Amino acid sequence: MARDVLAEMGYLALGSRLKRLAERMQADATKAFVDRGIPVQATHFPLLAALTTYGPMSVTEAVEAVGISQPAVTRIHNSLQALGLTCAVPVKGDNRQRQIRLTAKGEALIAGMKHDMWPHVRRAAQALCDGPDTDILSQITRLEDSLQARPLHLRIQDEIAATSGLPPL
Amino acid sequence: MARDVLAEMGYLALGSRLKRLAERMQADATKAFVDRGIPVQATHFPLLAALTTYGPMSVTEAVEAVGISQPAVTRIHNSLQALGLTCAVPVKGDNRQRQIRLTAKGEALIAGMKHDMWPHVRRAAQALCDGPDTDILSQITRLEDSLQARPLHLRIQDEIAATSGLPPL
DNA sequence: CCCCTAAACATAACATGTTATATATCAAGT
DNA sequence: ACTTGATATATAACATGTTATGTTTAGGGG
Repeated sequence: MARDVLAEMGYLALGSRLKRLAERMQADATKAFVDRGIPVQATHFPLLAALTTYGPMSVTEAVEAVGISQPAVTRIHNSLQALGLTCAVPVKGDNRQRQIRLTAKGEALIAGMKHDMWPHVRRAAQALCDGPDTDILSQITRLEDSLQARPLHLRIQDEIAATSGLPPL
Repeated sequence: MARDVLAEMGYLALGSRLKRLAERMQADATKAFVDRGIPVQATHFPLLAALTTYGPMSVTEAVEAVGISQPAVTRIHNSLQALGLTCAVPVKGDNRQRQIRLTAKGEALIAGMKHDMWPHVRRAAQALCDGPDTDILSQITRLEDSLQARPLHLRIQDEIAATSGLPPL
């Protein structure tokens, strides 16, 4: 970036900058998954994480756990369903609700990612955030600079390469 | 939030959390502008800021300054044009380029915002970020908690109320 | 001067979020 | 049992980002 307006505006552009940073990180993370043949978008991750952590849940519960709108949850679930990773089962005693749950295939995929990917992603993100700064704008600047120097998905690859054979985090 | 998966996943969900936080801040900021009758979306801000800071520029230059895709710049410019805030003028010597520039109305709007809004927004954002934490996850958590307690647009109102009559930042 | 490649911008197609609204079911009161 | 209001989910309409591609203009060899 020759000159970067958002950086120059300081706190005034904090939201815009956070958004730009977040989109970049998610795009990079998706690359890392694609590279390893995992058919999951960054956007799918929050719902999958919720299902893994909390077990099966209704759409409304998922909305609360994930913090996005109900139509977004429905759509993400539809995508996951199309991939065969989740399914919806009726709730006994209330025909309005549908419980979202992982399929066996979904469970297996998550189990694999939990072992082969997540520790590396976590470490890469943590290392990316490592630094001396305390001011959040400085931290954002440092994150952006670091990503410029080496995108997140390559950092994830590095982690995978560095720790193969070692126990996960 | 009763339980929040993204928070519980720590660094693993850093991108998702940053995105959620950024979207919230931008939505709140837009509310603050709407409240004061300013017809500018949060999404328009980066281009307007670039035009104000750097002066008229071509689409390509705007892409570099703002850090979003070229079609996005074109679309934002179209919106601003429809509002009468910007216009496109041919570039002498190169008919491929179109220079984006603020209209008189656009200049006036920005001048007003620079005086009446930006200092307050900046102060609200800065205060929002104020805190003891050094770890970026802690900072995000604190930002989310603070926004939960009082959304950004109300904080901006507070700043406006608190400093009316005082010199801008 | 013509042709070819590259550049600048516009447009198309798609992804994915939001709010608003429709539909189906429950639950409660009469 | 029947209305009525609330709840759970689905769908529609829209916003706004992206990548891929089309169109026009520049500019540099043959």
